[in-house]
Amino acid sequence: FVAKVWEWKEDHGNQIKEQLERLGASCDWTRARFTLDEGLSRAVRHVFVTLYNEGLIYRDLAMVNWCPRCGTAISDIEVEYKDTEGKLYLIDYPVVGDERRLTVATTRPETMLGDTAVAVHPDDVRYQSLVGKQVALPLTSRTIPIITDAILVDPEFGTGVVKITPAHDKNDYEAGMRNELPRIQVIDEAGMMTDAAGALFAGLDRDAARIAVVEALQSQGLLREVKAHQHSVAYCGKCDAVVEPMISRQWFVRVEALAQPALEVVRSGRVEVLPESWLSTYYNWMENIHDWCISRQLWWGHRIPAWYCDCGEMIVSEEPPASCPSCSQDTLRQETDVLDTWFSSALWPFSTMGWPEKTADLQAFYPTDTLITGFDILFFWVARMIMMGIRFTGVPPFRRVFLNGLVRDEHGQKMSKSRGNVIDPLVIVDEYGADALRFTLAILTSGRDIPLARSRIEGYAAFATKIWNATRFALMHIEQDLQSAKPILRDELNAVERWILSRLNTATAEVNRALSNFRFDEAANRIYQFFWHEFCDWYIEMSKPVLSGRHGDRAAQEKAKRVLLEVLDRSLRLLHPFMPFITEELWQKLGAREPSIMIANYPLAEEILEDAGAEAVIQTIQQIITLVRTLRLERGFAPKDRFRLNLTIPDQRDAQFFQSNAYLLLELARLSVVTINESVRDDAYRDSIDGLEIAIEFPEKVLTEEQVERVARDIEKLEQDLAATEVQLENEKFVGRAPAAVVQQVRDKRQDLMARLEKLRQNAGGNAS
RNA sequence: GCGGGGUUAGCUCAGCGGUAGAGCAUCUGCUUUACACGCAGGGGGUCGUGGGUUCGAAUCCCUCACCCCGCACCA
Repeated sequence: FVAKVWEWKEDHGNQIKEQLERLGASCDWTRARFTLDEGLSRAVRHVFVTLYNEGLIYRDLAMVNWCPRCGTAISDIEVEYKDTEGKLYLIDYPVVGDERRLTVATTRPETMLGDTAVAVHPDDVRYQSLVGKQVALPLTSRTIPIITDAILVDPEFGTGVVKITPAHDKNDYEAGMRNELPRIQVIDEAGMMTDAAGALFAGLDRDAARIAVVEALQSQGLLREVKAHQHSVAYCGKCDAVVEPMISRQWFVRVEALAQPALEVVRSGRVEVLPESWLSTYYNWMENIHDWCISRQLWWGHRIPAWYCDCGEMIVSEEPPASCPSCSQDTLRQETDVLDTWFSSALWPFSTMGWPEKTADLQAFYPTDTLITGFDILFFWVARMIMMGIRFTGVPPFRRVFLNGLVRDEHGQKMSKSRGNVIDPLVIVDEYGADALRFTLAILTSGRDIPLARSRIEGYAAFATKIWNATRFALMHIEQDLQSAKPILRDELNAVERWILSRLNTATAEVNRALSNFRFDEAANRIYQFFWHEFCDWYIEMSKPVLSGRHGDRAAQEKAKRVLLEVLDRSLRLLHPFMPFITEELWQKLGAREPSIMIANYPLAEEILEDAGAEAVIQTIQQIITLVRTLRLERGFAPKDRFRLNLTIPDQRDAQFFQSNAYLLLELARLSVVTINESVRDDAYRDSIDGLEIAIEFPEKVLTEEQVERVARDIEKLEQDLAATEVQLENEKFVGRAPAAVVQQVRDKRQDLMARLEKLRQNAGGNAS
């Protein structure tokens, strides 16, 4: 059996490794470790024995969560509680030597066979005369006492009478201890009724027993009522069977002493937990922590290093003892229980480094910087690593924990085979590429859920194609490669070039900031936005006239190539962590300076690249281009139709600038001619952008009603905006209390609105004649 | 019951005190020689409810409603 499990482990371990490799995880695979490797097993034994000797591990009889399907005890956090529609059975227990009957309520009638008392609240006047008497336990020959218990019984609930089954319920177990009640086990480890349940029921499984008990009670007229009842039922986290509370001898860790320092390092910030919203969850759990049941009745795992002797002696030791220290007998039996898998996982940060030896690896790699994992194993793994790390090395195993969300389907539903909404990463990699998947995951990690939608992956696969094509375009023009590229002298650059470098610089700063804040979504979004909508949509188009030689001289062309190369180089490096494969490929095509983009420097913002002036002026040009494009489409003109555009610019220097950059307007807005400060036809379309008067001479064309309405609507909208700004500026409180910059902003806005309105009104009434 | 998160465009989500954003979807036009996995342009939101703070609130505070996730309880 164990050999088969090893086979399974090989299969699945390899699958996981393949998934990681194909996603481009750049790990040192020679250091791959498994918790059952010998080195780690030694660490496990060492920790176990140490904690045992300190009294932090103990073996005792206790009420544990038992999974009858798995045949093992499980820990509290492996139990999943689900609200379940069940039934509440009201059963009459006849009082001995009395006409009366006590009615108890239960959701698990089969457990009544193991009742050893019924309890009422000590202050409950209804039952005071009965306390101390006995009831005849139906379906059995036993009589059990009527006792009082203030902790167990809520007189308000049900009939105020509680049946006590100390062997099969956690609260009843405790009540049984308080009142020194006997415990009768009526359900065994397999979920079958024991002989103690009586001849009628012994051998039935617990579900069949429930039906049989209810029928038997009914036939004796003792079943008073059955009502629908919603309550939470405990299920096994692994196999989904209903968990059976069971008294059993198990091994436990006394966690409280370990939890205190683990709380302290987080409270003091020595270990940072991100996002911060998880802090209170962590505190809440650690402050209310219960002993951890670590023994499992399974075949697979670290076998507990304890040996038993027939004489009753137990030896806990890292290595098998030769003989019993008490009676010298050498026929010792090792504990057959194995450890909870999370026990060895808790030691991972140092057990993988050769601990307890003080190895060089331990020195170099412990503690580590950041742990990134899913929030679902915060308690299972993260908290326990912190506890064990502090206890055994003196320092927490990492300085920061980043908890990422869990991948769901596109509607936020948990992926499951039965829902049929599982997305296999390898299938996605085959279909869309690892880069697209990684980018999508990065951009979606903003919250607790990662709603992975195919449409989303498709979109970012298109982005990868876009990057490919943009680089292809660059390579058509670039002869020089990255290795021999001359540095760019900023003074030689034109406005468009200074603009794109400034925009890239802003993006670079924002990406770096987002990454240091663990906002992978913001970082990915920012690169996407820059690369596609600024670099491709605008810069490449604006550089085409120069690159193709239609505008400017050879020197200008060379410069444009160098800028193109520079922007691509930086963009690819910025993108590399998100899309490692395509960026490596393209970077090499550009003539890499390093053997791999992986080891190239990650771009940092440089103040010298900032250029607010270039950004402002290019933005104005973009607005003019967009205006022309919009009007062209709305007025029903074809892309090939060309118009004359005139700009009225009072400032001499500005006029010169727009004159020399008129080619941008000409090409991108597809104009026939751009003039500055010349007269235009009376029927030209008028507007105003950033203080520039704009006039476009469309060919004579009768405007449709719709187009006339459009002009009217634009004017109406502007009038509303203007009215709103005026109200604001007339408000003395606003002008008095708002920051000066904000007030100025509104004043500028009013100015701009007034200028536009004046121009647009000239268009009103149609310009067809 | 305790704790946390959420409610923003058709869908999935950013934004968290100064004029509502993205991807996808949708509509219109386009063989503009990098890309139709594209280009250009557009439409679409009283930012869950009610109140408060503020010159100003999707953004801060309170109320309520609904949803999700932990934990505890459930005779």
